[in-house]
Amino acid sequence: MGVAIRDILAECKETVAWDDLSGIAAVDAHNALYQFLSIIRQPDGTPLMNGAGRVTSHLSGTLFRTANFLEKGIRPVFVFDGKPPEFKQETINERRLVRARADEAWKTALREGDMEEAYKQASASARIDSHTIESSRELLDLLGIPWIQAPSEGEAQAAYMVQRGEVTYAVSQDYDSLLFGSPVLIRNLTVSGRRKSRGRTITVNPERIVLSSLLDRLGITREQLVEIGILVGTDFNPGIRGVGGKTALKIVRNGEFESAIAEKQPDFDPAPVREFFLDPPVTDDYSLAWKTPDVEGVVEMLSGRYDFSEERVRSALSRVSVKATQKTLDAWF
DNA sequence: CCTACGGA
DNA sequence: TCCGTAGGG
Repeated sequence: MGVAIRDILAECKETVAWDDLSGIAAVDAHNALYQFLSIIRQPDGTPLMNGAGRVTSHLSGTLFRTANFLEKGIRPVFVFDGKPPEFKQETINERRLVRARADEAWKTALREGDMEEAYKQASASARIDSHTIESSRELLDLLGIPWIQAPSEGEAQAAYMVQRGEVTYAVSQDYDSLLFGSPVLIRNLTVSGRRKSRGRTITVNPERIVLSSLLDRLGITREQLVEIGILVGTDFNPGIRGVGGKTALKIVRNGEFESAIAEKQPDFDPAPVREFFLDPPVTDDYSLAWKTPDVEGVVEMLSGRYDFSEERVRSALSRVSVKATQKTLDAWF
């Protein structure tokens, strides 16, 4: 869920300093890995790969971002998606099609020597596969970072953990965790604070959205926020054509959600989607434990099998190790 | 995305 | 110390 709801959330976000972010972060793993795979590429769109042709972009991203988090007093837990609900299938199919088209367009752009277009299409063709997931989990294990298998949507599980107070905030670029009820969402949690946008490099700051403030500000309940999401469209339903954030806000404030759906999409029953956001499948079956990284294990994996520079890997790990050790000591005192 | 490095 | 750029695997 993207642009449409962003409009009405624009005034509900605050930029936040890294110093105010120490705590435990539930990272939307799918979202982070996808970002790494789309963006960490050469100018012609080729992702980073080892000599055997295995993609390594996500491993690079995970290693360095994790090192940065720990260095800044943030302990991450990565939350992986489980089985999607059946009403997500249409979105999944559509995305697969978009990626396949982008893959073709990437090849075409390469043939025509248009590198900017090649990079753009390559980004859009990025896809998470079993290697992405398995190698990321292996790296996290070696780094001593916990990860959780959500029964369904990772963002729902993350929201649940923040609600329970075990986690300080959810980290994602998507807004879904707010609909799932996460009390706090942090976006743009990147170190460089820079991002390429339409060819330009712009500065982005970490941004915090507090659910209760958002609801106060807009004068709505979480149920109504979910209704807004459904009206503008989510991963689980297409939304009503022509209804953006502002209109949706007006509709739910007037209590006209049901009638708007009945009028514009009579064949669509919003109840399962609403129920899914308000009471999603989550699990208590996990433990949060951060361990000292297995330095030699990480070097064996990344340098031995994925051709990372050992010097770079050890340098990143030295930052992690120090912090992890300090945390262990802190726990004792 | 990230690090590293050189110049202002 | 900040910024732009090259390169990572």
